[in-house]
Amino acid sequence: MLQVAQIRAHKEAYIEALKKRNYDAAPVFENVLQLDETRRSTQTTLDATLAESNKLSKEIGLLFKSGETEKANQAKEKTAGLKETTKNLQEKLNTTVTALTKLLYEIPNIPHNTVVAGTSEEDNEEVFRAIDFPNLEENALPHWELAKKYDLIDFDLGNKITGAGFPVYKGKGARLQRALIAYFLDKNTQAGYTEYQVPLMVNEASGYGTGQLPDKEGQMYHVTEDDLYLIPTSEVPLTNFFRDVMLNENELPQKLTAYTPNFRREAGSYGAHVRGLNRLHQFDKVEIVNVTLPEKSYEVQEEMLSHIKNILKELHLPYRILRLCGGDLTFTSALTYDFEIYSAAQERWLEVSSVSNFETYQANRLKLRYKTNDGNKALAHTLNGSSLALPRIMAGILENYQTPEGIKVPEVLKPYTGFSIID
RNA sequence: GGAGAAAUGGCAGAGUGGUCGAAUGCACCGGUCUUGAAAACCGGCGAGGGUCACACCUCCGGGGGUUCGAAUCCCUCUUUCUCCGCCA
Repeated sequence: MLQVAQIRAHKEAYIEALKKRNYDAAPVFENVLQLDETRRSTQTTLDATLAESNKLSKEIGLLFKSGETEKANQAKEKTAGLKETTKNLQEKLNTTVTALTKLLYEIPNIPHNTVVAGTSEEDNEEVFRAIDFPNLEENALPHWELAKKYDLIDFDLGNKITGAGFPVYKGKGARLQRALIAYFLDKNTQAGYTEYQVPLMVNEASGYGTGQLPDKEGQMYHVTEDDLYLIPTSEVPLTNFFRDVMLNENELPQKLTAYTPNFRREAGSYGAHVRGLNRLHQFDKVEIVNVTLPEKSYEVQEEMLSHIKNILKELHLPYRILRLCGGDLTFTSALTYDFEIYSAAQERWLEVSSVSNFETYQANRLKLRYKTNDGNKALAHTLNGSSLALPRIMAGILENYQTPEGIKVPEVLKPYTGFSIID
């Protein structure tokens, strides 16, 4: 969330920037600043009342000690009024803080300078395109038909045992997916990321820490019995490692990677575009997370982009990079680049990665800070990106590598699959 | 799942109702001494709010309560340890 002090200092600039998200911040900011004013003045009055109580209590203690019981009991009577005042002020402070926090949670991050205004994905800017298009036969098949033809993925079986959006991978299909996961993790660790295996469920505090709650409440599966949430991405556990953490400047950057399944309810999204592997309730993803110095975060984001570009290049998949417009930007992000690969058989672009810089937005919620070398404290910047999302890469490989003889395995994956063609 | 014990500053570890934000040791920072380092000695050393700076307020796992006053008493939750049960 945004810092109140920053809102106060940059009010007009922030209002202007948030317009790119089609978000009218002016009335909300007024509310925030007023609540903050109330919060501070209430706190000051409360502090003074408490100071008075503390003083009296000490005096009473001393009186009892010196045997002046009479006087002590008289002094006791004076505290009744103070108690009442304290209680009222405390209640006022609590409701003010609750209201203020709730408001702050509802304000999205400030878009970066380079982000353009826009209302939908139509307004995203293409900033890079690598044309590596395959020469497909006339009768090229979409991946769901290829999956059936070569017995790689069983959607019906998933429907039976769980429901729509929970596919079962089989034989070479399962093996290809495992190969991709291992390959991605190897690429990430070679680039300096530390590999983790993390819990697939998180508590409520973690959901708030990275911003899934309260904004995307309905997108996560909630295990009510134990009040835990299935992770929608490993960003949630990984970034929450740093909740309430104070790092030293020389411990930055922190680079983490993890493979996990991800669970998303995707309520309300049905139809042709969610066919096959295009949109699932459970899917695999390898994620990279960076915690950096504020002055380094955009440089780090560029590094992340070239890292992912390199992977897609090795896989020879045609892809492009989009800089998301204000309207398409995630709630918590200041700047996001999406990677999309081209699915020749479906003739459409599929998002396979999203690389975001959250600046201090998550760090402020997380209380993720670092001590500078000269002893000051500051919020760190957090970033994350997919490297990469499995199903759509699977779809892209199946579709773009299909030949009359079968589906060829990309060269870099052969050491991982142990076979070179699916036929 | 059942029974019991515990949770205090970076770590270790005192503190069972009153001047305790908290002894002591280690670690850390500054100084004296030294050619330099070590040792020794002296001083400093948690976090958040607030202030120009002080003052002041809050925090002893989380939440609630008793009391004029709570690290200390009560309730509750979480976590850890020991024993029993179950188990990949």
